[in-house]
Amino acid sequence: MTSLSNLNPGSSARPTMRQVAELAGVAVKTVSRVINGEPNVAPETARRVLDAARSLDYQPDLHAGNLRRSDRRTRTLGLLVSSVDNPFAGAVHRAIEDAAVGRGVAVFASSLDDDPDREREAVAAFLRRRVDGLILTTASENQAYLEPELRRGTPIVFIDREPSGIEADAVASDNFGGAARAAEHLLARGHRRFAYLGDLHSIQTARERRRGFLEALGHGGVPVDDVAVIEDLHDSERAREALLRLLDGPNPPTAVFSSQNLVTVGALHALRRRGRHRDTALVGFDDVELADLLEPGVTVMAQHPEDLGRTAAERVFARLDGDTSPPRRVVVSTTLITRGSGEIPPPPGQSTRP
Amino acid sequence: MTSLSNLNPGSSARPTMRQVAELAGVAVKTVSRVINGEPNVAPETARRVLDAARSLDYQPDLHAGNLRRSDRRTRTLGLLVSSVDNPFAGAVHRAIEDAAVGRGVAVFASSLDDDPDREREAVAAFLRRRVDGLILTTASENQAYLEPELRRGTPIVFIDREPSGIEADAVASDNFGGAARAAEHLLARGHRRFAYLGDLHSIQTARERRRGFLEALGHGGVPVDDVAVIEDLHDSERAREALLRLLDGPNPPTAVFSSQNLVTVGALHALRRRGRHRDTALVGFDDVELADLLEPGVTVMAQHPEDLGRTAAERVFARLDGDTSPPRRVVVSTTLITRGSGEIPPPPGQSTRP
DNA sequence: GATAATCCTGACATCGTTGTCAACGGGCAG
DNA sequence: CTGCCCGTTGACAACGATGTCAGGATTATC
Repeated sequence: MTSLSNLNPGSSARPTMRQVAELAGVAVKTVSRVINGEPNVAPETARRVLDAARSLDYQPDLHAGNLRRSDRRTRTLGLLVSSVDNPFAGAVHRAIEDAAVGRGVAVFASSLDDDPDREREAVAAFLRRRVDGLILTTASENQAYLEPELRRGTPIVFIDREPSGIEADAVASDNFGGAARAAEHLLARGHRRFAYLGDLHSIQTARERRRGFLEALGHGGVPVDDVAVIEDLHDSERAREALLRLLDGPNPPTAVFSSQNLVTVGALHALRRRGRHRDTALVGFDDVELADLLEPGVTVMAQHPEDLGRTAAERVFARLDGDTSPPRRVVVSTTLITRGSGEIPPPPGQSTRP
Repeated sequence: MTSLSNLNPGSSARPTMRQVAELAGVAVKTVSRVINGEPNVAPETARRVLDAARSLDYQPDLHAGNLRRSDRRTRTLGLLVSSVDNPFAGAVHRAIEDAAVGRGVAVFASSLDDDPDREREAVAAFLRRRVDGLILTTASENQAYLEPELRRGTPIVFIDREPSGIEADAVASDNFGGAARAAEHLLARGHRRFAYLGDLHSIQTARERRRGFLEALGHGGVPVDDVAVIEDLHDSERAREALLRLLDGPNPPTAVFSSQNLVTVGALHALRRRGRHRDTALVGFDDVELADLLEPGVTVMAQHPEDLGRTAAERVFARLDGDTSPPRRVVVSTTLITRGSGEIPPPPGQSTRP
C-alpha cells in the first residue's frame, strides 16, 4: 500500500521538487535545472517540468536551496529602525525596499523604540535567519558585539547613527551642521533666549544635534547656561509637557529648537495651547507632514530619508558584490526650509544684544 | 593534512553546530539539545556546550533546523501594504510587529503601490521563503490564485480590503458606513453641492467609500449627478490638481470628501491655495498628522490602524494555533473626529434644500 | 566509419539541523 | 547478584534543494 509514492490527488501537502520530478517523469536535478533556468535542458523536457510545476502550484524552497547553494545568500536584509510607525523610518524603509526589490531581496524590519536590549534581540533574530546584510539605526552605546559577524563578511551599515566600538559603513544626516545652522538662523533674527528640546540623551544622533545647536549659540555669544536644555523627550506628549512648563515659567524662551519630528509635533501643540505660536520662533529638525499648511508654517531642517535609505542599501549591495574598501562614512546634508515659524523675531526690547 | 578538522583559529567562517560540538567534545545532537533547551542534558555538559557556543559566537541556523523540524515553522510573517511609507500602513505594520515579536516571529513587509503585478511577485517571494502566514492589503481584482496555498494550511488574512474569489479571514474598517456617516455629517450642515475625491477605482476599499458616500447623499435627497465624483487620485499631487480644477470651475462644491490620507493632504493644499479653506467644508477619511493644529482643524473619519493590525495578527496566530473555524470578517468601526473643517456651513443662500 | 566533442540527464553526496532509536551506565528493587 | 528503569549520550537518516561527476545519446570532424 505504501510502496507507491503519495499521489493522492488534491493533496494539501506542499509539493517538493521530488513530486514535480515524479509527475514530469524526470530526475530531481533536472527539475532544479529548469526552475533555475540553467542551460542544457531539452525544450521538450523543460516544458514537461514547467507544466508539472504549474499543475502542482510548486514554489521552490529558497532556504533549502540556500543550504546547499554555494553563494549562501538568503536574499534577505534586516533593517532596524526606531519604529516602523515613524514617518522618517518609513521613508528610509521604503527607499531600502526599492533598492532591494530589483535584486529579489526581501526586507525584514524591526522596531526598537531605541531600546538597546531590543536591538540585541532583533539582531540575533535576523542572524538566525541568515540575512545577507544589516542596516541598523542602533540604540546601543557600543556595537562591538557585531565585530565577529562583520569579520564573517556580513555587510553591516549604520543608518542615522554613527557606529561606536566597531569600524563599519555609516550613512547619516549632517546632524551637527544642521542643528548649528538652525541655531544661526535663529540668532540672525536676534533671539537670545533659547530652548533646546532633545530626544533621549542615549541616542548619538540626538547628542550631535545638541552639540551643534549649543556650539553655534556659543559662537553667537549666547552662554550655554542661558539655554533651556531639556532632553530625553522621546514622544510628542513628553515634548508638549516640557515646553508647556517652559512657557509657563518665569523666563520663557523666544526661540525653540525641537530635535526630531515627534518632538516638533509636541512643541507645536504646546505653543498652540498657550497661544504663543505667533510670537515664539520654532525650528524643527526633520520635516513634518502638513508643516506648510500650519499658520505660521513650520520652519525645519529637513533630512532626506530617501537618500539615507538608498545610500545605505547601495553600501550593503556593494559589499555583497565584493567591495572590500575601508568602511565609509557618508554624510547627507540637511536642507533648511523656511516657512514662517523660524523667522519670527523676538518681542521688541529683547532683540538687541547686550 | 586535511584529515584533521578545520580548526584554524580566528577563522572567519560561520560556525556550525558541528564545530561547537567538536569544541565542547560532544555529539552534534547534544549541542542541538542544549541550544533548544531540551531536557535530559547533564548540567556540566550543558555548561560546556554553552561556553563553546559563546566562544565561537555561534548562532543557530533557523532555516536549516526548520527543514528537519516537524512543525515546519519559519517564524516569519509576510505583510503586503500599499507602501511602508504611508502613515496608515506604518501603524498597521507596527501593530502586527508588536503582536509577532512576543512569539519570536519576524515580519517581512513589501510595498505594492496598489499594483496587482507587484502583489503576485511579492506573494511569490514570501512563499518561496516559506512565511508562516500572510497579511495582505491586496491590489488585485481577484485572489483565487491563493486558493492552493490556503488549502495547504497557510493562514491568509486580508487587511483593509475584502478578499474576492477566495474565502479567507478579513479585517477592514467600516468603509461604507464611515463614508456614509461623513456624508450625513455634511448634509446636516445643509450642504447640497459635493465633491467626492476618491482613490483608484480598482481598489475595493475606495469603491466601498464611494458607495457609502453617494448612497447616503442619495438618501439625503442629493442626486448622484449633482456630485462631482473624481476618482483615481492616488497621491496628494493629483488630488490637489483635481480639487483646484473643481474650485476654478463654474459650480464649485461647498463640501468636499477626500477618501484617504494622501488625498486629504492634496485637498488641503488646494483649498489653502485658493483661500477657500474657511468657507469650504472638508471631511477626510483616515486621520492625518497635525490635523488638529490646522485652521480650521481637519474633520476626519478616523480609522484605527492599530486595531486592524493587531486583529489581523491575532487571526493569523489563531489559525496557526489550530483554529479551523470558517473564515471570519472583522469590521472595525470608524470614529468621526470633528475639528472644524467638516462643520463649515454652506455660504448663505445655498444652504436651504430645494 | 571511427573518434571526439557536445548535449542532456540522473545518481549521489551534501548543506546545518532535528527526529528516532539504540546503547551505555548507575541506582534501586527484588 | 540480577534485572529493570531512567537519565544521558550519540549514530544515523532525513528535510528540500544544488554541486559534482559520470554515462548515454547525439552531433561534428576527419
